[in-house]
Amino acid sequence: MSERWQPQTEHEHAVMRVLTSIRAVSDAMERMHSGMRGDMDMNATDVAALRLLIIRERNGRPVSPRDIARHLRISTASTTKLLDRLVVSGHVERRPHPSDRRARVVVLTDPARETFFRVFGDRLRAMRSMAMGYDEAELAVVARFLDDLSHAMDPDD
Amino acid sequence: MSERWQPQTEHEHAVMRVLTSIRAVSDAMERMHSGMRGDMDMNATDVAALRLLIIRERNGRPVSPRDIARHLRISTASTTKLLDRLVVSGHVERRPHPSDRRARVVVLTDPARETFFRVFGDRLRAMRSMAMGYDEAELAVVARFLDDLSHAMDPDD
DNA sequence: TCGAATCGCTAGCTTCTCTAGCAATGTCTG
DNA sequence: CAGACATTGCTAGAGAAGCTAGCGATTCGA
Repeated sequence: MSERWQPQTEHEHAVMRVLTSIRAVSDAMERMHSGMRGDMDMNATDVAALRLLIIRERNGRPVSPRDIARHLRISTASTTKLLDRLVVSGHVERRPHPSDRRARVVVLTDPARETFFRVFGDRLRAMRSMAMGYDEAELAVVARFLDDLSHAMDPDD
Repeated sequence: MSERWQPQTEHEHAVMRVLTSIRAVSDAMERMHSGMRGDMDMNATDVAALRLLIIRERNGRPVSPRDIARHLRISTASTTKLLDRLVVSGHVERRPHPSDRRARVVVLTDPARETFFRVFGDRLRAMRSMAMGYDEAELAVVARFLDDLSHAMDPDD
């Protein structure tokens, strides 16, 4: 994870251990997502799009095809085909945008939500019960660290 | 991140905040990796393969084509072509396996390592200096949490 | 008001992954 | 020790999915 940096102090060793753990998490996430792909019989970007929709829905924010293109860093043309696939498979629907008649709003169907949580419910529950084993003070530190980590990894938020 | 689970106690709220932060990290990682893809002008799996090689190399463990196939969950045929690409682009070399004459060992070239750290050095340094802001006790908690998280996300280790 | 920008789409091409099957090598069993 | 079976990495050919270029419709801004 680092170039030629070698930890000297005990504190630096602790930093390196954390970086190693981050790498492990990165790996586990990748495997979880590709497992998702296998379980739901979809390709990687389609699953990533579904994840975006699930997350945005929780926040109550609408998702346009362009949002998906930007988030997944694929072209709008590819996004059109992606949505075609998800519409055909019954995971999403294209709705007219309420105020902009050029735009669309992409919404999840009930079966898609169901399938998603059926497939990932186990993992989510495992993560939740794992976190339950930490007290509030510890969780606060972890949450703060994770938010800092997000910003360090993705400067353009 | 959860189905119909709603936090009741203050402790459960803290758990939910952590799960939200995990989601943010997941997102940031995905964006970092796809940024990697753009910066190094490679596709997603090729970059993932390179990351695997970098990590395994640090641990001193050799990587076979089959390891790559298993890790990325792609077929061995796709792996052969993947390696063809990486060999042509000068990122890896195929070496004979020392004891199994059917097998190969895939090794990184110097230029590949160089390019990798040139492109991601910034992010790595940002992550390191971010972690430096936490004391040893906090880092210990975070590291333990992250390791637990890895296991919760990836049951088959 | 009118030109420029944005939105989502189509067409055609390229790239990447998959299935099926191969020879070579290694491992297990009777 | 011999023969059956498994494993490794490869090739060929088909199919899936991404990209660029360009379109009509709509909206924004000078």
